[in-house]
Order: sequence, then C-alpha cells, then structure tokens
Amino acid sequence: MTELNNASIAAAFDELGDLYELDGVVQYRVIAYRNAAKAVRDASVSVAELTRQGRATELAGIGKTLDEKLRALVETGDIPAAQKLRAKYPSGLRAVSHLPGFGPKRARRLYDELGVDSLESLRAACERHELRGIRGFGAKVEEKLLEVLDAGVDGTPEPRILLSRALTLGEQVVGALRAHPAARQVELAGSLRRMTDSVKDLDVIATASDPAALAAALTELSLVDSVGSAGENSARVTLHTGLKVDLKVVEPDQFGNVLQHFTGSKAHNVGLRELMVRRGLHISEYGILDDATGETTRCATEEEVYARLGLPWIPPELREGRGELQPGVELPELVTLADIRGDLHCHTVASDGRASIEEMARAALARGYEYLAITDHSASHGFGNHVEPAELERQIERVAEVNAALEGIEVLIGTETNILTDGAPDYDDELLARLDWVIASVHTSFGMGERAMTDRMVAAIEHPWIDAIGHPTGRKIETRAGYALDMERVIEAAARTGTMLEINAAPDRRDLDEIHAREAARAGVRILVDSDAHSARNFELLRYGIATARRAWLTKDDVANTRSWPEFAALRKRARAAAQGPR
DNA sequence: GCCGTTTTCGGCCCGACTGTTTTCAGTCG
Repeated sequence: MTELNNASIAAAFDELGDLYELDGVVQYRVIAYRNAAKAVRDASVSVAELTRQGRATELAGIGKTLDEKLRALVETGDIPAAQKLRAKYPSGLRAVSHLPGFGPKRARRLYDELGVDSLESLRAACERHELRGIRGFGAKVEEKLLEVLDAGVDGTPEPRILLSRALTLGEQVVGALRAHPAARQVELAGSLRRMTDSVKDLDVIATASDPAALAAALTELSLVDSVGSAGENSARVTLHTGLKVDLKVVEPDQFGNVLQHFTGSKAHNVGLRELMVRRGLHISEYGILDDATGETTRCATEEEVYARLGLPWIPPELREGRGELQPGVELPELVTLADIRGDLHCHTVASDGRASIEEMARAALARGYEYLAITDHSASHGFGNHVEPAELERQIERVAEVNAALEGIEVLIGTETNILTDGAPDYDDELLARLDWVIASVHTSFGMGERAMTDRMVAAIEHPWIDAIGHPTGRKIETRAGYALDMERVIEAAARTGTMLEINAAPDRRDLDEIHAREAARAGVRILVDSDAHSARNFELLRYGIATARRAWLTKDDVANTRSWPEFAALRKRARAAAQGPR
C-alpha cells in the first residue's frame, strides 16, 4: 500500500467534514474536522507515522475520536463513518454544495425535496422551474444557477495565481494609486502581504483625502479590464490577467484595524479573536470592543492594534495560525533579503542559462554579494543542456579566470549534479573533489516509491562531496506535488551529515516549503536560500525564497548564506571533512 | 468534536451580503 501523506489525510478529514455537514450534525463537530484537516496539513511530521506511534493526539485539534478515525484510515485506508455517509449521499451532492452561493444546507434541501443529486439533475430542476417552489429559493436563484452552470462552473475552486505574478501586478497597482493626489496611505493586504505561494485575488487598503476619487482612479488604470463596482469608498475591478482587485478606502483612525483584518489569515484572525474574547475584547475590522467599558477602540496603525491586545506586532508572514499566538511564544527575528551575502545556485550558457560566468558574477557583485557559485547542470541532465566532464574541466578554468579578474567577490566553481536513481552523483568523485561546491538535485525518475526515493535522497546526502541538496522535494506550485519522500529521514540525514538543504527561490518552486524548512532548521540543518538564476535578472527572484524562509520562522542565523565567505566556506561539508583530517 | 488563568461541562469569532422574506437563514471572507 502506498503511504498516506499528510495532504491525503487532510483531504479525508475535509471530505468527512463535508459529509457530516450534509448530514446536518451540529456545526461545531464540522468545524472540528476542518480544524483537524488544517492541523494535519500543517504538521511537519508524517501524521500516519505519528498515529502508528499512538501520538496523534499531540496535534492541536486531534482528540480521542479523531485519533480513532486516523487509526482506521492508516490501517484500512478508509474511515467507516465516511463509507456510511458516502452511501447515504450521492457524490454529486458534494459538487452541488460547493457551487457559489450554495452550501450543505441548500444542497441538502434540494436533495430532500427534489431529489437533486448532481449538477445535471440540478440543471434539469432549474429548467423545469422546480426550485421556486422550495422555501428559501426563487426565480432569481434558478436564473443565476443556470448562468453559473452554463459558464462551466463545477464547484471546484478556481486555480490560484503564483505570488510572483500577482505581486508584480499588485506593486504596479499600489504604485499608481500612491501617485494619485488624493492618496494618503495605500497598502497591499491579504495573502499577498503574507507572501503565500499563490493568491486568489488582491486586497488593497487605503486612506485618502477624497476616497471616491481614489476609488475612481483604480477603475481608470490601464491594467484594468473591467469594473465590477466603484463607490464612495471602495472599488472592485478585474485586471487584464483575470486577477480581481478589491480596494477599500477607510478613515485614517481605523486604518490599522482594517489592514490587520484584511491581512488575515483566517486562521490567525479566528485564533486572535478566540484568544481575546476570554479577556473580554471583541475584535473586528472596525475596532476593538472592550466588554468592561463598552467602548470600541480604533487604531491608526497595526502596531496599535496588537499593542491594545497585549501582543507584539506580528510579521504578516507568520500570521497563519501556526503557533504565533501561543502564550509565551518568542517570535523570531526573521531573516531579510539584505542579510544574504552569497548565492550558491545559478546557471550560465554552459547549460541552460542565458548569461556568461562573467555576466553572472558582475550581476552578483552589483547586488553586493561576497560569493557566487556557478552550478550548471551535470552530464545526464536529460534536456540537452548539460555539461560533460571535459566541459566541466574547462568551466573550472573559466571560473578561475573570472575569479582572478574580479575584485570583491569570490566566484566558485560548482555544479548542480543529478542524483541518479541509486543516489550517486553523475560525475566521478575525483572531479567533484576539485570543485569548490556541489549541489545535488533530482531531475529524473520522479515516480519512484517513497521508500526508494528516500533511500536515493539519503544516499546523496551521505555522499562526501555533496554539500547541499537543491529543490529537495521537486514540487511545482499549482502544477505538481513533490515526489514521494519521507522528509523526516531526509532532515535527519542532513542534520547528521552537515549537508545543507536549499530553499530554491524560483517562484514556482519555493522548495523546501515553509513547513519543511521550519522543521529542518529546528533539527539543526543549515538552510540555503538560492535564486537558481538562469539569467542576471533572475537574482531578483531571491525575494520569493526569503519570503518562504520568513514564513518558516527562519532567522539570519538559520540561513547559511547570510554568513561571510570565510564563515560559509568553513561550513561546507568538504571543509569540515578536511578539518577533521584523513579518515 | 475539542478543550481548559471561568478545566471534565459548557462553551466554541465577527460582520456583510443575498435573496428570500415580514424577521431571517445561509453563505462568504
């Protein structure tokens, strides 16, 4: 049997939550399943393994009952309660309940009264005007529903947009609005401000001398394709790219409350309100109501909001309900882009990059870097753009020449060597030993089982000349899941051998992700944040790797390439082995 | 179904919007 990963366990809990909701159980029970799904999804260790060890209840939100359900899922591959409910409610009903404006209650009513059990039977019922006879439904609902069904909406969520793309657009929108004479403050909020992997839409919060004028200004931007609404203090538009933008113009004395509210996340805000209600404070986007005095406090800044709640200001990247609100928690001083002093993963024309060694080195120098490793693809890359051993010998010479010619930066000769299916690199050790730096990545045979893939990765980690693992899970955001990997074993091996693990900053990778990076750092693994630049401009992409590092609670000290070259050089596995002398 | 500076029972976040209703349930963020 294939190993149950956390994502599939979370999906099982979400499904069971939906089914219970259709069944009409008390809402808090449904919420418990949703919370459990999030806890499993956010868990940094294998929940299946945790369950087998009898430790699943250590997760917040997993109690006796959910532990039993977990055991059934791990042992049999399914949960008996889910099987029963699936037999009771046709699978098409879940799709109906996920239509816009629909939920479990309305789906259930149509099922009970009209026998609607799929999108097809729902359409038929609409066309026969049967819905208007049901309490709570009318002609308008039928009309809208047919529109939605004709548009091909099927209840599955719309694909999310990669952060890099949304942020580029968001910064253009914000820049344009800030330039407007009526604008005072203009800030991005929402998941974009939290720097999540991808976003659904874009929230902008502003203050202005003339709110209606600023709202109108948004609708007139050349980026805008269509205007949904524009009012006295808000506007909603869709950009040419399909991204929706929501602007809210608020009073300056509540800017802090609104910005905090719309930055989220939902989990953070719910957690914050639950925590504060016990202290007699009720938080909303309009202010903080104190039970004791009956007065509502409005805050001009977010700092004031958190201060009024007795908390330090929490960086947006940490607002995910992942422990940032736990009493007594010490918030880390997060790593910043300015802390980075070198990049250990980039490509040149020798493989699939666009620039020469010198161009890359000069660009790195211009960014203020103290070191740069040239790491072209190795001999079996498989996409045509690879470096044969003889070519790598010539790269060693070229890099030495550039390094000698350039003042102020250490240009390192490295490679991004492929990890073959047995875990070996695809250059021989003698050649690898002559390099300054070796990063190793999986680029082939993604389909191996978890055991074999993990063995492969651990073997690479244990290799004496492999200094770091590049994009360790191989995931592509919104496109493909990573290959099957037991990350606990990978992290343990990396910590034991002093092998670094990368946060690859390519915006569609951000791999390691924030969950694994946080766990790796906790285990004592040195984390790299690398651009994987394929052109001089690509060094800019490092900000997305830094965003992931911050979401992983990493400090400057957790990230290896915040160090000076001499300090970093000494941290490399090859340097540590040399320091220990011959074995 | 979970959980505990109101702890083993009785709570469990906040407000807007929508379409249907004469006072509100359900959905959404």
